[in-house]
Amino acid sequence: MEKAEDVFIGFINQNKGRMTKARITILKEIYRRHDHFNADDIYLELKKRNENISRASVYRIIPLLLESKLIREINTNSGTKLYEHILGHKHHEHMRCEKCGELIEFKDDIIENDIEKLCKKIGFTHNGHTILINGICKNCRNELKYE
Amino acid sequence: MEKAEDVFIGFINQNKGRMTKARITILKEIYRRHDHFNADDIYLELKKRNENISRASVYRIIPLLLESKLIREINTNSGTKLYEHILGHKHHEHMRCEKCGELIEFKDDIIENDIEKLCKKIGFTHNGHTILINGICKNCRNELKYE
DNA sequence: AGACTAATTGAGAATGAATCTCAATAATAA
DNA sequence: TTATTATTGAGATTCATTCTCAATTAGTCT
Repeated sequence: MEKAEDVFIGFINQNKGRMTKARITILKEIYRRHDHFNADDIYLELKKRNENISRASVYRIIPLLLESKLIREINTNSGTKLYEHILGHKHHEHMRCEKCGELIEFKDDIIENDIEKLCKKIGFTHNGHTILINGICKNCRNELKYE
Repeated sequence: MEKAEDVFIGFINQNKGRMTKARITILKEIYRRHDHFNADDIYLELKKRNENISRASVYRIIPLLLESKLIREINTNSGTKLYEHILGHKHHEHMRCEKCGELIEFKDDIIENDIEKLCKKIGFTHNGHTILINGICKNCRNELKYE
């Protein structure tokens, strides 16, 4: 978390911005939790704790955190944009079970490598990627068998 | 296109649905074009051609086409959901240039294989996936050099 | 062909996420 | 401490998508 704050302060300074209560509070909340969240999750949680941060600020600050690579967006095709924080977590991708809706994290170095290779080959500067695999998770598949 | 209609008719029949003007018209429009479209693109194009199809119908019929695997959704994190038709196109994924915004199609059998293998290994029934690689395309990268 | 009935449609209202506006506030520089 | 200017909060606004419901129409049964 220390590190995340430093990164953010560096980013803000570089862009001649100001470090405000809203920015620190939101960053801290995002690094306090270890789930997949959307903007409103953050707003509501801070509201519950009587931090006075407006919804607009949450929506304004999330793009800053994306740009400074402190969070990333997960492509889920769901109604709202989902994010997760990056520092302290190994890079991973997601599978979504079409039955129970769960987002399962997975990591596969082979795929990661292949993507890097491909980008190099075709001259595309790689800044990140998201993979979403859709299907049925092991649990749900087993349940289906006995229905 | 013949094929797409047959698939759709099969799907509709299986689900005890009815083949209507709206459904055929939308399917035809989607297979007439070979781009990445959103719901409103289809609605507006049909409106321009004086086909009387409501926006609601477009939004209702797209999920049917997804379910029957005649179209698929592309994860782009853009404001609207983007789709492309499937039949007659090889399976591919997308890169998006963060500078010019272009969606570049690519195909990589190695990655596809890796994903299949991974799913098998962990017992996840694979029903499809989307990959989005973000970065800077070759053209934009070259331009940047001389700015 | 005509009648039945249930799925589907069109029009517009409703929803909900995300963005915008603008006066008030607060962080930095002087 | 004051001045300057970025940022915020509150609520209005936008825009994609979904919902509602009466009217229509496809498929079925005589």
